[in-house]
Amino acid sequence: MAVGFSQNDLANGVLENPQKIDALRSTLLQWFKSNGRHYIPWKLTKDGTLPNENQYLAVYPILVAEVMLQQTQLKVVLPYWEKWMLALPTLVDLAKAEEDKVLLLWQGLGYYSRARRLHVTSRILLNLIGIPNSLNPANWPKDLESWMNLPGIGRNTAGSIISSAFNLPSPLLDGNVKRVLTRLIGSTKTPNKDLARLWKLSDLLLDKNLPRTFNQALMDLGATICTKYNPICTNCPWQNYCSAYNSGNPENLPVKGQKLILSKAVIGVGLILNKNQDVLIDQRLDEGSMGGMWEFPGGKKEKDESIEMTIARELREELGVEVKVGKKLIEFDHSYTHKKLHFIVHLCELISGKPKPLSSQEVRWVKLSDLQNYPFPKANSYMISALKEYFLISKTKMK
DNA sequence: GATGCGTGGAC
DNA sequence: TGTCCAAGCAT
Repeated sequence: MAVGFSQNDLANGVLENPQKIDALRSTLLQWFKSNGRHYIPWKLTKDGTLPNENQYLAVYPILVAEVMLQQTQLKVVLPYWEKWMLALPTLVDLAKAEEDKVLLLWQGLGYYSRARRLHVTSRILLNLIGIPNSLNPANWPKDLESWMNLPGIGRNTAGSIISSAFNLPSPLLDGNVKRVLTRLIGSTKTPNKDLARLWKLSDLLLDKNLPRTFNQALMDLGATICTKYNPICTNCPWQNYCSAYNSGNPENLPVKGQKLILSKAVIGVGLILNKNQDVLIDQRLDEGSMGGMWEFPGGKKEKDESIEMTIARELREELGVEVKVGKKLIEFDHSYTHKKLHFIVHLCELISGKPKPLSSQEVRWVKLSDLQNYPFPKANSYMISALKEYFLISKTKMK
């Protein structure tokens, strides 16, 4: 008797067989009791216990966590979330916070537009709920539509929030669930080209009586058993039902999407220092990559240009100043999702002109000891370290 | 519907 | 030193 599912099962209606659905639910929930990740702080009550079916959980901590978790692993998020909740413990605190403070708390997490959208979302929600009511989960919106209309909240995040906070029956489709379901049905389509079917399957399987627990169990299964590499099928509650396992090579699924090609460029950066040893920084435009973050001015090297020429030209174009390009401070590679950049960073001296934000929001002279109060993307943090190191050494030499 | 968006973990 | 991808969303 075949107990597994084939990739045509869903289309053929086999998965709608209530007995098979029940078997999948009960084996997963049973597994979850003793093997789930029961340590996730925003999934617990104030007493640190698992919530029962009738309990709401605090919404704001879940909202923050779910946005941080977009394209980011749980273990990376945990320390950021802890720090965030100490600095901005309530919705009101976030709504009232300065953007620099928000971005500083996000610094290092990447995809910085998430932080700015979450900030906007907090203000919309506060308007909706009102300050006296913002601490009571009962007063928050509970339907998928309302959540999805908020900036930075898509279907998955909205479903996660309302199933986690209110135990409402809304399915999920994150990276873990995509991998688990793709293997379960043995789909040979790359998950992101099969979203409609996977959403349907996630909804079909969801235990409507225990949505919070079921969704968490499904994600935990993906994160701890049905991993990308070396899945531990012998411990999997769905082993006997899994098409990928029955095929003998579960690791072969899901199939990869199109390989993405990184473009390469050399970036010249100028660290302009004045007589007080303040350094010039500028704030990136809100729209576009890493919007609202601060940086050191610079730009892409053209073909027939020396790096000194690049830096002088970029600083002329971006700040309207003439500089003398001095010694090289540091040089390094840094990769982004879609491009690989080689940064070459020189110290510079201002010759003429007053720096103006011609292609940024604002320019500012900052003491080295104050740089920590400005949110910088990762690449700039290497430059800051090198700069501080440099002045530490030159101070030592002067003694 | 394809593409752009940061950083770090795992292999 | 590279590749792939992670609790995705917006455009």
